[in-house]
Amino acid sequence: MKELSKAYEPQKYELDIYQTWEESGYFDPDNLPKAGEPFTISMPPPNATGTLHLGHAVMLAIQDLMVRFWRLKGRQVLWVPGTDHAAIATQNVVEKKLWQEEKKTRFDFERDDFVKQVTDFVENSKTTIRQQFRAMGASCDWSRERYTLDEGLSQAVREVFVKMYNDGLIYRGHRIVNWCTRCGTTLADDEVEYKEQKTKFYYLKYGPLVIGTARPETKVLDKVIIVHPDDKRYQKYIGQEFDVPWIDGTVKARVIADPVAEPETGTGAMTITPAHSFTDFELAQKYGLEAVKIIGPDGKLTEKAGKFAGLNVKSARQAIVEELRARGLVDRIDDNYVHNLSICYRCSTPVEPMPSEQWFVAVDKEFLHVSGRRVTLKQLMKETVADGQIEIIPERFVKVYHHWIDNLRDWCISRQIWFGHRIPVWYCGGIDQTSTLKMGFAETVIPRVLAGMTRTYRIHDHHFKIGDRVAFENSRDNLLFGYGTIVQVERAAIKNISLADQLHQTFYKSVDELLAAFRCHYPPTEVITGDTEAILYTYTFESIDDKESARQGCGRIVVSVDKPQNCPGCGSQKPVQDSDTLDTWFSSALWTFSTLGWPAYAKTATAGRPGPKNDLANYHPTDVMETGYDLLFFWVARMILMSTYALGEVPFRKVYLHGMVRDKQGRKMSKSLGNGIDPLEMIAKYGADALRLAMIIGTTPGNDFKLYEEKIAGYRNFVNKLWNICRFVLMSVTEPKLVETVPPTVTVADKWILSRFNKIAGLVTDKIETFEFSVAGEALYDFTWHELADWYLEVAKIEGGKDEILNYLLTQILKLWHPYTPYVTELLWRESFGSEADLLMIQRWPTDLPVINEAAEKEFTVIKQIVAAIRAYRAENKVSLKSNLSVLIRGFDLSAEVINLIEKLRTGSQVSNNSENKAEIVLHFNKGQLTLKQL
RNA sequence: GGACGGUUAGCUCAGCGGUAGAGCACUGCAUUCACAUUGCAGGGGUCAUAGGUUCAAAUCCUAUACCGUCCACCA
Repeated sequence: MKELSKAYEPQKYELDIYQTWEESGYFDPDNLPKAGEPFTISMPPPNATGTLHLGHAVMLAIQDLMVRFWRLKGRQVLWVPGTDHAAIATQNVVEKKLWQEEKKTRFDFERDDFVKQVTDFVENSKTTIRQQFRAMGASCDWSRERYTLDEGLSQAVREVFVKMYNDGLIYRGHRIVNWCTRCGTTLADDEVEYKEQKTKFYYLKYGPLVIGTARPETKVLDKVIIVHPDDKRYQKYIGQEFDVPWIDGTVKARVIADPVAEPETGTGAMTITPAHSFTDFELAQKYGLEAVKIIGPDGKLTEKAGKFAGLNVKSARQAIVEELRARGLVDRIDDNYVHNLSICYRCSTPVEPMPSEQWFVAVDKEFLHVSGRRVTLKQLMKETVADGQIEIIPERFVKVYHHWIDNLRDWCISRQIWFGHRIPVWYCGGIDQTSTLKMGFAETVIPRVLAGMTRTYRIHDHHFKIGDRVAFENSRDNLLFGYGTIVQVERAAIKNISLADQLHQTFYKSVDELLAAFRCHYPPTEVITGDTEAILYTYTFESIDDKESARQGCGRIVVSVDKPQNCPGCGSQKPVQDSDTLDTWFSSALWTFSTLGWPAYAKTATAGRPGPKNDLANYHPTDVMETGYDLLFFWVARMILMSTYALGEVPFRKVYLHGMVRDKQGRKMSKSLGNGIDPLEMIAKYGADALRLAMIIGTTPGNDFKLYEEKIAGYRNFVNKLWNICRFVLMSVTEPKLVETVPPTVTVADKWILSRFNKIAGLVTDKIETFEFSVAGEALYDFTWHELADWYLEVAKIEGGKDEILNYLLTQILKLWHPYTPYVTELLWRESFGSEADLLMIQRWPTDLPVINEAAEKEFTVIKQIVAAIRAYRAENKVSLKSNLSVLIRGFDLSAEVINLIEKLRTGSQVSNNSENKAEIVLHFNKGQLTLKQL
């Protein structure tokens, strides 16, 4: 006989159990015994910023449930963990920390040093996250852990980028983009959030018309008015030009008719600001208008704003409204205008639309797909879901998904932040001043250089070769004034220098004077005079007189997986990489296959062979993508895009979307509200199993759910119940043993419980397979507590001789619970069956199920009802158990054993069957229905 | 403006065509029997509102209200 402690204390065992699992090696599918078909889940990589929160806990609970279930079903299970570098989010966290601790911004550091700091920070959080994910009991394969900035994954990023570029799907364009002035970077359309805000709406006199705007500060240079072509009020102005007194003097304005102007909105007339509005930018393109940037990347007004230059948006608005008022141009102001303000999803700073040169992924452009068809990325994304290659659960998100794609615009993928994957694009030469070689020129020579005379001289030390990128520097004040690429190098003895060269004729009267000039420009050691052996090098270069256009060098750009040695256009050996990084979702979009060895093993991976090098063939497409519905667009859609594009296969077969965790008031958990529940605290208090149950039972896919401590405590009670069921079994049987075959039955109760077990096991299996985890869990919970514990164990105390059945039920029930509550079940398994039995996590899911016995079920139901009726009679009539009660049952034929059972099931009764003695209560049966009769 | 989800016992939620369900909370009883992180019994709901379909509606349809979310717009 074995005795467990009275209550389960999770804290005492969890770490040890996890360690046992991990050391067993079974998280790695290559080590699983008799492995069957693969089953794969790519774990959504948490941001490498912080700590475990309830969102992670939910995903881990659900995914671990599936993973453990399928492992018990004999599948070759791979669950790949990892972390996401989360570009902006992570950089922001580090920036915030640097500011708080040292009052420094990233611009106080060299780029590499700053990135190093972020990298160190990330290493730290990764360690934390690993431990926390273990605490949840996640049975993922840590030997295959990945990080989006790993070399392999970065290679995947570059590979896909280059492929897309070559397919014409990635392009660099000057377009209006969302700009966060705080983060100093662009944002994708879906990285912009909206917040309703009450603001002032200004009606301004603009020539003979009145226009409405919420943003007067952008209107400084507006000179085109749009009205609806059918708007009667403005018919007479269409096509006309006016001199309009405006913010900064008088502007020449004209009126254009276009149906975008809605007569009902505002005054029906609007001026357009091409540089700071998406719709206006489109209009400007349509009518060939210039887009002048009024607001700069720093959020301040540019020099184009005249006297308002340098003001930030807020003060500029005030100043400009003041100016308008002074000029008598304010018609009226509406104070109650509700404006939908766009803000950055990472830092909540208002987002400014502004034109900028960025990299985009074209979603509407046709290309030749690996399938041989000409398609667009949008079509690929849509068709895989429409034709059922990918199933989304719950189904209603299919519509949301399609609607999103229909509205999708080209995806802006470049970011002006430092932490992330550098865009694999190199420019000829380069603008990077630190890596550009300098050449000094006497001030007097500069005009000649700029005029296109492209020769200069340097003595003795041969610093430059063909293709070198050189910066022209004024040797007097050391200012750079231009760039050039050396295209020819000639070597000559110094004595051969003559003034025949036109350049020298102009500026120097003799060789001595020329040498004297050199002495001024270079350190003395570089100029050797009076020695006929001295060598002078003559360089010829292409001059580019403007710093900005110098950026493109000879004009060639190289898009390549590896850093190019030199420029294919001019041979420049100083290719300079684009300073931008990629949108973090670009790399996470590759997650399902970049983590499995693409592209390194894409060609050699072989299905059926073990080892990480074959993962791509064995485990892709993955089976299920389980994540929150908030990531449907950001991530799920983009994974579908990238996988179908790059591999020509779906990234996963099914998408299961869970809801968001909220507090008891239905609010989002947030740090500022202080309503967050710390999962680790809950684990410490109630155990990981209880937390897992609280997040799975009572929740439905795609719907938000509320989590609070009492709920977790409730499931802690259940886990303890399970513990005590096992404790009871171990105390009652002579020898605990693993029973896999259906045991023989003796009594009605035996037949009933095994029949019920069969049904529940079948239901649990079906429901887990169809992603109804809550339904399965609830049914199992009800069976375990209210049938097995409340009834069968009570019967067992009376009837006895049930070792085989109790051992069977224990063996099987632990398996059924394992996906939900891995810790307690694994521990009970070990406690019950000893160390000679292998781990519960790799047992076989119950397959040898007892027969369903409807008759026994019906009969036992009657027993339950009789017992309940007697107990109810006692409770209602306040008849204590101490006083005996006689019961007459009519209409049902009860055996002597059954009557004995009823009497002993805490009814304290003497039961008679079909007799006519002095019963205090009569239970009457009619067609199986029970009615209670009191005499 | 469009779409989606919710509205069921005091609270949190299942159920989605066939006599209202669970957990928690509440009330009464039990006092150590595997478990008080317990057991037994009980109270409590015209399933948001109004119409309709049906032999039968929480469940299907059509409106409405309120709560929430997403998308679009935003002069």
